Amino acid sequence: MTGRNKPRSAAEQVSDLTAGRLSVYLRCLTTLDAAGVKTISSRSLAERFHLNAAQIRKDLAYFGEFGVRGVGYYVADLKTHLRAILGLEKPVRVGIIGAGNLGRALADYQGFRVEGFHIVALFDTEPNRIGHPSRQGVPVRHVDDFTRMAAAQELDIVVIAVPEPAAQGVVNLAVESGIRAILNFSPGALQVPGGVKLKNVDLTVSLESLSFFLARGEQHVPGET
Amino acid sequence: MTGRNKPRSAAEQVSDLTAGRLSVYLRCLTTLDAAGVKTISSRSLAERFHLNAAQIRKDLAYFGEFGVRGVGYYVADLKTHLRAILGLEKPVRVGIIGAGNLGRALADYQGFRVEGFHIVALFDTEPNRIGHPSRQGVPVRHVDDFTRMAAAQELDIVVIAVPEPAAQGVVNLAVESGIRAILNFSPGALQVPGGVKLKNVDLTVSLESLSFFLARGEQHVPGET
DNA sequence: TTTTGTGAACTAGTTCACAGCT
DNA sequence: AGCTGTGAACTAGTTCACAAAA
Repeated sequence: MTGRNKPRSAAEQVSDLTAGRLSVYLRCLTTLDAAGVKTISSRSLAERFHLNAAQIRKDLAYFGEFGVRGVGYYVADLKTHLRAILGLEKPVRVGIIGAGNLGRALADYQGFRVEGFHIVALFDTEPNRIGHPSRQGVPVRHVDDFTRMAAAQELDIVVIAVPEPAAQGVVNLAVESGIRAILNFSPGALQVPGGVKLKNVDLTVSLESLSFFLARGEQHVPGET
Repeated sequence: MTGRNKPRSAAEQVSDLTAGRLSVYLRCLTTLDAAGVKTISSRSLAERFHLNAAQIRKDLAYFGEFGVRGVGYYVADLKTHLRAILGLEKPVRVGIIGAGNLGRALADYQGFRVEGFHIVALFDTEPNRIGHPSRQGVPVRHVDDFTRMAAAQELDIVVIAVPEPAAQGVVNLAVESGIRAILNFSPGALQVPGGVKLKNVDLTVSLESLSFFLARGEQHVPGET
């Protein structure tokens, strides 16, 4: 029932797409849990949240047998498993480098706190930014402190919110300090060594993709859903 | 040489992945252009920016024959073509709904302006937010103004930066006003009718994917690149 | 009966490799 | 000689469909 039959070794590759969906499933389960739902089948989970039932089962099956045939999944139970799989059992400590508009907005975003992310600090080199905490009280420290804290394993993930020209240098610093997971908001491709996970959120690419769609689809196709 | 041999009809599906890469190619070409590079082969473009040469050629071939055999691509020429393909020939007008921290940070982000995006206004319903422009001077209007401006086709893309519970309502409003491209920063899945393009930037999913990677890869595999 | 977990089939996306043009 | 444009081969990702379990 608790299903820990076939846990894959960490060496086996699970795709990024699957990882992202696990996070989505966790959010769905949290919603269901709050609504008092006790068990859910992959089919009804898929119907409620516009997912694919077979894909949900396959994604989960990478990590064990969490379901009960004829019943489905116990919501609270699966939620616990997903939190463990996603490494959310203890707080995940996040540092944000770049205390400009974007860095401060991210630091104050309350959505992160919910799932156990702890924004430890913002980091910058500008003297007039240091010491002026964000509206929600996240402190702004000098990047030198970042190096020390990262080296002392006090940070799990670093968010890059500095202007493009500074980004690669900051990433190098983070990597040298032992950081192994980076979320990058600055445009352009950054280089990281193997064993370090880099995820990019490129706002210009997102907007230009939308613009591309508008430019292509100008004439509306009538027979479309 | 200018290559307009095989322009695909707008009905033909070009994948989102390809669209994103076109944006990346444009950025690369802008860099090369600024550096005074006149022509570039797909091979050297790939080497410089860590891309795949065949993929570059294939992506471009969807839209025409822009290259010259034995030479490569003329940088300025290809840049012009890409800007046209991405719909960036005239300014793209963007409205941001939600004038909180994130909305204001996005409004003031200077990277957008470069490639021809014009942030027309922020929109909100909170009376004490309306009329107080962002640091960079983007005005904050009432959402009623949004409805009017969108209906009058004064906005091309809308960015959603409101709290989760308000998001679907705001999207519905945008869609009813004739908006056909939406960039959503609020968590959770939103519903849009066919013919409307929705792109999600889900920060929680991004962070949890990184956490997943850390949780899996704890024991470092030595024989890895 | 219901629903999982999973091999098989299918679909999408990437990379190779080369004919043909400059 | 050098490089594009593209069919063919390959790889990754998704969906189907069903045997086995509760």
